[in-house]
Amino acid sequence: MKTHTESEENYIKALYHLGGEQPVSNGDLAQRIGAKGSSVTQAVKRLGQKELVNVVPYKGVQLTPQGIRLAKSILRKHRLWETFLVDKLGFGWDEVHPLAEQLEHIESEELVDRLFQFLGSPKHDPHGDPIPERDGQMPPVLGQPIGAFSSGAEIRIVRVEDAGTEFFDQLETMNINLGNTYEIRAISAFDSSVELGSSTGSFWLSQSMCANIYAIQS
Amino acid sequence: MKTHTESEENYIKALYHLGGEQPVSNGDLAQRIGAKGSSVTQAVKRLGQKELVNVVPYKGVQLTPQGIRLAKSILRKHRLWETFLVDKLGFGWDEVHPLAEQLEHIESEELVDRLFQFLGSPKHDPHGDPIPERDGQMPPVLGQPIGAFSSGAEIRIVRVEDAGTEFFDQLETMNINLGNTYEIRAISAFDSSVELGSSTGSFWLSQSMCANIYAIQS
DNA sequence: AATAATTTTTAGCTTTGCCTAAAATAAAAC
DNA sequence: GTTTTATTTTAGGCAAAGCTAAAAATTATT
Repeated sequence: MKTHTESEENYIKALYHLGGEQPVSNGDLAQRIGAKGSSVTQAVKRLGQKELVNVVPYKGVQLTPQGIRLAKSILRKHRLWETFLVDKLGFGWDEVHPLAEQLEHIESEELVDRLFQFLGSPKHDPHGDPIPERDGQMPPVLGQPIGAFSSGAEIRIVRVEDAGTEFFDQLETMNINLGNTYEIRAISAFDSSVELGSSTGSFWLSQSMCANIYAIQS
Repeated sequence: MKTHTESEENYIKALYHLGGEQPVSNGDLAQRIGAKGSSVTQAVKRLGQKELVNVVPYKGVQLTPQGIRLAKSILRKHRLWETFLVDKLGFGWDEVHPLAEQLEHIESEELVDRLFQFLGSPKHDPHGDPIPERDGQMPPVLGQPIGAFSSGAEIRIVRVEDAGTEFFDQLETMNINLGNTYEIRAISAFDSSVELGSSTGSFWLSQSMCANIYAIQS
């Protein structure tokens, strides 16, 4: 069981986020990590020696199967910890990300397994994002953006994009939560905003809010 | 809010463990940390510049009040996480230490406070060791070694020393747990071992076991 | 296709934190 | 009160990870 530095794990995570199994450019990676290109060149060289990525100079970096496995295990930990922080400790959606970024580096298979059980074997995290399973399988990515439904549809919120604190604040203010159900009352031909209705009344959601909120027909 | 490296925190912890507020020798510290003396010399120099310790070359290193505050906050985190691992995730006594050593470096006041609440504001960890409070106050260190009681006394186990895996295994085998109550039936004049009795029968405990198990009169 | 602009890599420097080997100091022994 | 032993510090190296500035390769423009 090889052990990796925090920095290494951050690169792997960034690589997975940006390209999945596809190659990623030095520049994009540098931007995501928040380091200079030269540092990234070095870093990926180290990762290459550990067989976690394939590097083609001047062309791009790509995760190996081993790298992908690692990426998923980090993501699994990240999302399980987020679930813990929200469900058990009562943190808000917007607060948990930086904490989970620290917790995801704790290494212990046993801990992850027990945490998973303790949380009730969740398939999705508090934002509705799928939590990779032990073996790397991914539960389905749920829902479509609210804008994709047509008038009259009955929908249930199942996922929200991580679109920054302001977005989460707005959700909070409007009292929009995962699991909430609404009816699509109207869709503006002018600005694509949507009118959602529930038993307690109705309200309009801007197009950019809608784009970051995912739902399924219910 | 200054932030410290993991290594720094480990030195602070070791210093507090070895000497409390008293000075500690380079050698002892090196042994505890598991590094060479030369590395320790450097490390404490760095800590000195951050005002966490006072260094007198060739004489020893001593925590400053600031250093003590930090040490206690790390210990608080360590013991809260141990409590979490045992009480909530069902880990055994002997398994939690290395995990807590990772978790204790997570930095977030808020997380610590919420964890504390979630665990029911515990005063002692699963081994019975006092958990420092937010403000640095220490709850009482409980109990006396079992060998200190006299025959006939009714006692309750309140704390066990961290004396290694084999010790914890032995406790497990003998089904000895915090909170258990016994009567001291006899004390051997030959080897100082002790006979403990309960409703389910009685058994003998070696002197070295007794020395690591703490109890109060009940 | 040749030059300009962008991206990536190389080269060399910094800090943290560890190491070994040698020098300096303190403590113990005679 | 020297001398021997043990401890601590200095000096010099190494790897991880970041940086800046300059060189090289790629891509875009004319």
